[in-house]
Amino acid sequence: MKLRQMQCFITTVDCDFNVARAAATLHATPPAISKQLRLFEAELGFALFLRAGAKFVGLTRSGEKVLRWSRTALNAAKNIRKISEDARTEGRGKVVIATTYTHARYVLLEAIAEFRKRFPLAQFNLLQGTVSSVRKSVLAGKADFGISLESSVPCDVDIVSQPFLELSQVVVAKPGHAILTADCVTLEELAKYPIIANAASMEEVDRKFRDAGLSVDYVLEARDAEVMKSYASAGLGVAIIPAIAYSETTDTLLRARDLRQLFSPLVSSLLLRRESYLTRSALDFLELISPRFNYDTIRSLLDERSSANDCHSLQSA
Amino acid sequence: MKLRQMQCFITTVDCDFNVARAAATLHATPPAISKQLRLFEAELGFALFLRAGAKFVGLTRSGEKVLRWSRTALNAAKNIRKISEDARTEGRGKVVIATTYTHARYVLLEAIAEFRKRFPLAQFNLLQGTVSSVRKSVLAGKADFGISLESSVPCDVDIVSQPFLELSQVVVAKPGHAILTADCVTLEELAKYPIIANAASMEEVDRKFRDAGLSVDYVLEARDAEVMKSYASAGLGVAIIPAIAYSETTDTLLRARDLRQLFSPLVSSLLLRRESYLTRSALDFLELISPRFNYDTIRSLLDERSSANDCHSLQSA
DNA sequence: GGCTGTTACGCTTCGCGTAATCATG
DNA sequence: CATGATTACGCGAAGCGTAACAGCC
Repeated sequence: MKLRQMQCFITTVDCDFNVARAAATLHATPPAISKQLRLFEAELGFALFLRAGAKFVGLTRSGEKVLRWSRTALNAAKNIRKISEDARTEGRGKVVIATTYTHARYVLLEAIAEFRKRFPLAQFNLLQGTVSSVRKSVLAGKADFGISLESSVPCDVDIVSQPFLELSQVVVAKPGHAILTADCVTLEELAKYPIIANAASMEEVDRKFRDAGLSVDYVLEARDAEVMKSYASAGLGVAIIPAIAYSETTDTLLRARDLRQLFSPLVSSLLLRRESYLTRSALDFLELISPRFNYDTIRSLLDERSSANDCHSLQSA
Repeated sequence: MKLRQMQCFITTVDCDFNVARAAATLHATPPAISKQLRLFEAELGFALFLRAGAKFVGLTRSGEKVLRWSRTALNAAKNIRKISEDARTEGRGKVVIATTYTHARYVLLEAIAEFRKRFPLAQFNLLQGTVSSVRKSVLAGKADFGISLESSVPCDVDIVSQPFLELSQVVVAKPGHAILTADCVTLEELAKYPIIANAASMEEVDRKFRDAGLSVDYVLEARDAEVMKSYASAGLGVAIIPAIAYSETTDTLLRARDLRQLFSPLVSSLLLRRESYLTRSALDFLELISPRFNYDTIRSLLDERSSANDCHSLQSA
């Protein structure tokens, strides 16, 4: 049994059972992959694939199981490669972070700047995307970890998420806008104006409006606070953005009002994939983001299991 | 990176860093192992071993990490091999059970007999030993699962244990023994006679005696209820054994009295190693042992983790 | 010298790519 | 006939064992 065989197997499955595409992915030729698959099946003594003629169209029941453990083995090999890189590039390793726009721009910026001060050779790669694409990147092992908004969808079992920051929200509008001088910012007051909202934070906001029986004019949903601010300052409506994305000194064409009384804060979470190896640099960086993320916390997060020793009710002998 | 390299690495470590012994274990020659280790280190780019001259005396920090993931990878490969065997020997696969004497003789006997009735080709291998050796066998993956007494030592994180049976205890003595006619079997009454006890169940028994301020004459500690019964029927003392090990009809040279009022029952547990694959036969057998051990229960036992989504206290933004 | 681990060398097998072949719509 | 899997074959690398070599009680 060879890692290469498992790798060919996994890749072929992930390429929708297309051997040619798997070969391209692995920088090899179809015959090479085909042979490995055949050898793997021969060694196991049963078919991994369901075939329609010569084409692969699915996995056998045993194939599914083999796939699961092949992934485990290949993931372990990947982690060993990471350990190797980590050891050789002490402190200079690239940290790959899957994150959203707001986090990249506002939450991570300072941390990365500070980190570079401490480790001038550190490198970063930000995989920017939506909340769900962040989860996908983490799950696929494309990023060392994810920094994203806590999502309401229950987490995959292979991902652990740990909240570490609350982001209160503000409403911003161009100077002189009526909302800025209103006695009190209520839902009713907000609903009078076209709303520019973030796709991610929309959920709770919209629910509140609907619960209050208010119909709202969403002029724009964007991922990017900068875009939202631009539209607001152009007078297209009022934008609901994280407070962290508004600066009194630089956003001279905007004014902000606190919304803490109206909406509960957004929650920033760290996303880690179980069974993944965190490089020294990644661990150091996490500790910088939040002092709670020290080595032991992270370890216990990744190892966390409920102790299955509760006795329940026993049938007597 | 090759599985073979990891295997050589792991084996060398497990053979106390003795390459020759690792070679013998792997049915190979020292040069072959030596070369694999060298190649592995070369590919990783750092030393796995701490050396004293040419001899290996320990692992580097990185070596420890690599060892951990190498074990994961090799375990996955092992599981794939098991899936293969399982698929090819549908229903005829050998089930390897690590267990103690009492469980082998009394708890498993009926279940195995019944299982053979249903699957006449089923094979079993009982690795008999002490409670702690059962755990070792399970942890090392030498057995499909363990059936043993719940031990007071907290379980390894890599093992899940699930109680499924309570074994009440009785005291047995030769016919005519004074304990059999006493009004009531109390600790004081028991302490009058030499005690023959099981090493495993001793713990609680002895604690009770000591708590009551009684000094006890332990004439014998044995693992084996048959041995204990023999000594008791020879008049050497009274034996405390699981009720299941005494039969009124066949143990004609002995009489028993219930001890349920005195000692809490022993608890039989199933021991499973996390990250291990259970064969179809093993799953079927577990379901036979206890209806609670169906496929879903076992799966959830092995997957059990605490959901790490509790928000704790958050620092505000 | 007996215990280690390592190099040298020849043999076999493995894994790959190129090119030709086979199946299927 | 176009697409996609497979077989045929030759080359280079990998993995092994035997034998010889090198450090350390």
